[in-house]
Amino acid sequence: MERTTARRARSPAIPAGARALKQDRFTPQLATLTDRVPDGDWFYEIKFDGYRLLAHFEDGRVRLITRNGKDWSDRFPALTGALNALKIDNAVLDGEVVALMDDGVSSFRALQEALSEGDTDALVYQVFDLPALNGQDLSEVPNRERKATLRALLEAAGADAQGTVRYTDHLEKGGEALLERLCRMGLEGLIAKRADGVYRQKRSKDWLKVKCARYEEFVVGGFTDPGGSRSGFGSLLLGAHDQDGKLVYAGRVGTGFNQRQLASMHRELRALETRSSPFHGPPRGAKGTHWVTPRLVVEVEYTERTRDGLLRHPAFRGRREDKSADEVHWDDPERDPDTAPAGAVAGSPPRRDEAWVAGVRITHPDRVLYPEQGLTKVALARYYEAQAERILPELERRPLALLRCPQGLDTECFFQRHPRRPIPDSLPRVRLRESDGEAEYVYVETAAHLVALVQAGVMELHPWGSRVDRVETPDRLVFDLDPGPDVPWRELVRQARALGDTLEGLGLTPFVRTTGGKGLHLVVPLRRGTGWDDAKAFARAVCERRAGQDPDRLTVNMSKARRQGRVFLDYLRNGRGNTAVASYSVRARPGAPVAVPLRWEELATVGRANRYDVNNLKRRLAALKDDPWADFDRCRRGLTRAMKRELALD
DNA sequence: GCGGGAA
DNA sequence: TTCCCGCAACGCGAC
DNA sequence: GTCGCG
Repeated sequence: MERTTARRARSPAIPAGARALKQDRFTPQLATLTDRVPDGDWFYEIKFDGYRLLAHFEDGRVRLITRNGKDWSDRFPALTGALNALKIDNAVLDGEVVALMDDGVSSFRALQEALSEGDTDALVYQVFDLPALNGQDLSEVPNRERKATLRALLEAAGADAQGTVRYTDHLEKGGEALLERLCRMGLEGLIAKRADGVYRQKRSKDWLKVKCARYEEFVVGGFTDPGGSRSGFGSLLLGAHDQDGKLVYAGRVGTGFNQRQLASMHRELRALETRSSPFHGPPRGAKGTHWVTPRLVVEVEYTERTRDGLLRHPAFRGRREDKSADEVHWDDPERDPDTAPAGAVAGSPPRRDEAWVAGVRITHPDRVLYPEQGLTKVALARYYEAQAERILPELERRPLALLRCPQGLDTECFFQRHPRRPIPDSLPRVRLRESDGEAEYVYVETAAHLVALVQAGVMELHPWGSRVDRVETPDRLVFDLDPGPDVPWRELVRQARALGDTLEGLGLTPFVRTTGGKGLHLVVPLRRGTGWDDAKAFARAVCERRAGQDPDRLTVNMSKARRQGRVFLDYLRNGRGNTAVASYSVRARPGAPVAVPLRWEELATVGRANRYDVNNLKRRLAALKDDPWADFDRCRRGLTRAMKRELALD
């Protein structure tokens, strides 16, 4: 190759201590997590949040190798190109690929997005070590010399401070101050390296990482009374289980809550209150301390542990609905992603790939569930949180069937009646008789429960027609009007009104909603008292009467052929165990449509059953003066003997 | 979304 | 240790 | 008994 001679001349001198290179692969040296910035003969570097990559140059050509030895050159074409353009022939560079934000902060999230979109041009390779150069193994050369050589190499090779390949500078003193500054900037922390340390291809204490903050789960074992204008409680007393299963006190957290969380957690904690401390050993209960059965799990951010093992600068981050109290262990290694097994990814693996909604952790927040409008999982969680106030009155304490699509609309969805693993234990359940013994059903009571379902991949919510306290007596009927192909909207509306008139003629008050699909629901509030069989027989009789009055346009027959040009009146939503989609539930259909309660007058103007969706519902609700179903509870009636006689059911 | 068995 | 697979409802009415 | 349906 013609270029090599010119290049070699520019390479820096090989420092003393180098040996002949005997290996063609290096494993990156790893840092040990610590909570103190070491003092003495150390270098302090910024801890970049990206992918660790070793750049192997052989005869001027580079290969990018991950921590696990995979060749990722093709994943970073721009970086590979930039490295190949450098005047380096034979060397091994060690560094981190990062996505630098405008403010210089590196974002793992941004890096992942760049990778998944194949848009890796803007990434920067922060090089901080040089384990080999020109056939010489520099492992035994002190870090100080390696970095000086690296700096000279990059400079001579034409890598400048604004380019794709950058030398990672360090400070030789003032580590503590640096850490503080980095943390204020929102960076992860720093790496301290022994100035005279050799390059070890494994985790060692010559490299230390000091993080700005740590996140960990704790069990709530008590709370204190609020002071001043504070509502709910003052602080939570936290603990974690040690190896013997004893709950060890870990300190308290008194900040990071919003009003809603203060109120709802206080309510839950009071229900868990006990007379004696659940903790093994301290703390002693001062005045105003309440003990609780350790069940609630919270995630807390803190800077470090004090000498006594208590949390320093703790702040509440959210609930962990997905974890049960006995899973929370002291220093749970799973919680530190840097010591947890890394996947195929080099460097510090993701940690920010999660979001918090209503105090519930959302994994894969950016997963697109509805490709058409790019609606993500976290957006869906926020939708259910925002609409909880409207959804819960209908949904509360009803056994649920769930339509789950964990990977989004485009992949397999499935119904689930019996909660299994991904439905967290924190959601309330009820055991119900079933044809074959008994089975468990989940229900919801709070916004956090709704969001926890989204986290489990739930899209549609289909409640029973009864509540768990009296599960054998429905408190509503649902009539599903399903238009066959070629049935125009105005015909569907006409039939809905006609069925509504029939129900009113019987002394009942029907309410109407779009289903988000093709059809409409008429929902009739009942005073509880009638059993399932009678309710269903009643609904069937009503539908059959209507179908008898207009047989060319209505059918109660499920078979497809009978539906052509007709509206199918489905009374089968009214049997025990049958469900109908809930108001304000999103549907797993293109466009993220929502089932929406309407006033009867609106029926003609909405024009179609999927008129409202997650995005445009807000506008409708803002324009609405009153809840169209505000009178629902006041209109409850029992199914009377007279009604049944009217339908010839007696 | 996740655990278990296979590789 | 990592990968991949399987799994996650039910009952009615039509035929 | 099996299929289709929501």
